[in-house]
Amino acid sequence: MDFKRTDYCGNIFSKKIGEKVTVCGWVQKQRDLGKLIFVDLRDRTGVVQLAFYEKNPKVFEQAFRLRAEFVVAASGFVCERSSKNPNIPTGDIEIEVEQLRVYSKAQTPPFEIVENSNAGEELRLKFRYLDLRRSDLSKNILIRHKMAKLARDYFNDNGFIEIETPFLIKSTPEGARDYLVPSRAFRGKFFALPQSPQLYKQLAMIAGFDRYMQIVKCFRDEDLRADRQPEFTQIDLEMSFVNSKDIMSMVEGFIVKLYKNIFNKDIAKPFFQMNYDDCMKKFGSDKPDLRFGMEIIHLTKLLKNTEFRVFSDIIKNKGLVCAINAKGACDKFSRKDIDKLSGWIVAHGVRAISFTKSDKNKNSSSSYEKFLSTEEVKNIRETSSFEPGDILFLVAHKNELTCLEAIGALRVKVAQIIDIKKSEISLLWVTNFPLFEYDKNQSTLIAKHHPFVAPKDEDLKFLETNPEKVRAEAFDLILNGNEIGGGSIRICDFNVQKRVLGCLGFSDEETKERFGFLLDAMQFGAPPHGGLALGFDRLIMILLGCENIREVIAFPKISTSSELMTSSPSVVCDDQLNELGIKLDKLENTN
RNA sequence: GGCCCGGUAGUUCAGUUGGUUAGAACGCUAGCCUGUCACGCUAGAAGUCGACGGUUCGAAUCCGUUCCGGGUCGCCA
Repeated sequence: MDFKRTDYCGNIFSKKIGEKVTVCGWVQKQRDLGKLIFVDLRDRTGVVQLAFYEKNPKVFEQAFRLRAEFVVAASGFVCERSSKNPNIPTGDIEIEVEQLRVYSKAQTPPFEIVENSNAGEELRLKFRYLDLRRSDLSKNILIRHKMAKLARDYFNDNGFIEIETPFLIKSTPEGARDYLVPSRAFRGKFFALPQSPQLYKQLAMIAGFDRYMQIVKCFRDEDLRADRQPEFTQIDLEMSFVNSKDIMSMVEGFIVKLYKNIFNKDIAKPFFQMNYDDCMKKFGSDKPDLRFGMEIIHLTKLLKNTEFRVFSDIIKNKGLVCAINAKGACDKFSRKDIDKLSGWIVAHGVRAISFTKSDKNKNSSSSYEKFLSTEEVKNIRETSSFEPGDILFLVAHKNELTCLEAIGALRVKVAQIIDIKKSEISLLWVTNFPLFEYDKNQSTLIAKHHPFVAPKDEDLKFLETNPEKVRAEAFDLILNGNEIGGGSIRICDFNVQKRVLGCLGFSDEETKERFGFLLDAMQFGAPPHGGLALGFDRLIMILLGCENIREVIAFPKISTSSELMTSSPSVVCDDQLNELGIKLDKLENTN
């Protein structure tokens, strides 16, 4: 008896009628009609119907005992169905089973293994291996594989070499929190897991590999979001003897290839570009979603002489008054909805939202117009093209950036609420980022991207005198309002690198301690180089229209950074800790 | 760390103003059924109402604490 598989379930079509096949898989469903039993058999390619008749009593008896998720192999002849099922690709045929082998029985699963499962996600995550049997999820993982393959092929074709970089590396505590790994050999010392292979790929350039790529896990010990996991995968690139344009063009080629191969969709190159300042001014975001308009309307100048204290105080403090006009959406926002939005925006640092709405019969109401002069009201309405049916939202704050970011967030929120008609794809490069920004306490400068990003040549002269003015040779790739990649030209001049690290407040000693190896390397002949990293999980998620990044990761973490299936992280035994020289404080939570 | 939402059979949910024995559907078990594919029919089993405490004659329901899950702000060079 030979049960060597000849075909996958989903690949048996009418041209195989009359052939003997062997399929292997999981029982999707057993339908017992008395003297005839049907079994849907599933593998990763799909489902095929097995038919069992009483004339073969031994096999019929086996089929009678089959239950969902049993693992079996079945051999038999492919037959045309007397009644076809147009809903599945293999619906024209069935396999009349002659021999059946049950490899393994299965308990009734805690939720039904079906498409569009309505089982709760917590349960599905606990039994992730069962959830992954569902095609909704497995098809994402299969596409993910296809995209990884495309990436390797594309970059290989363009002369890139895949180089593995270490996971146990030196901790350089900046930016995100590191995951730490204690060293047994050096008690009291720690490795960190990489937040990105940044320094190694730069060293690979200095080593002369010229073009590097890696599909690589990265780790950041920060809280999760719907589009963020603590361990995630980057498509990481670095190139020598190139400028920003070369890197962007290379990445555009990859994205175009992805759309072509996955969706058979043609995307135009080069992608649209917008500089950081314009992004902030027009959309209040460094990752604007350009699938819809609703540009920010700047009202500060119009109101510079206003007597309305709420606005005048802000304007005197060099703040901003901005608006967005939700055209024709007047009816979508009741007074209660607006109050709710107003409460929501507090989290973005702004006290409240002001509004003017006017229905189609020109009955208008406003939270602020009564405090303004007739002239000011008229000017605001004209500047914002306000018409009956519209609703205008105003946000004001004494801090320019806070105001812009708040109204930028409001713009996206309003678009969600009114379900604004969106074009399908918005790809753009955001360029000319500032090299530095102040941290939230306004006390020290920190690198907007990372400390190895090259300043624009023409701005080098401001490095010590007016560092905020220095723009970076850096660029982010934005897809539908999501950052999917960030890249830059790196500093390859030892002195410039030292100056930048100086701006960031590193003493010579600290610089040597933390990045000495990189600075040393720069003095042994560093080629001009730069690169980019694409957030692979997020890219797949957006391409496939998933709501949550967990849907494109086989074994994801939940929002507490733990994993439900294996219950990690977990406590470790005292011997392990002793060996590492680690003593724990009193545990508050030993779950 | 803050805020918001959720937790009732295996699953998804309903459960009125606090009031008799907590329901439905799917799934499961058993029986019948030769063309089903959301098979059909009949019968049946199945509950620590997340946990603990309180109010009450009486709590799934009200209050407090806590655990678990989701979202979000902070955070994410």
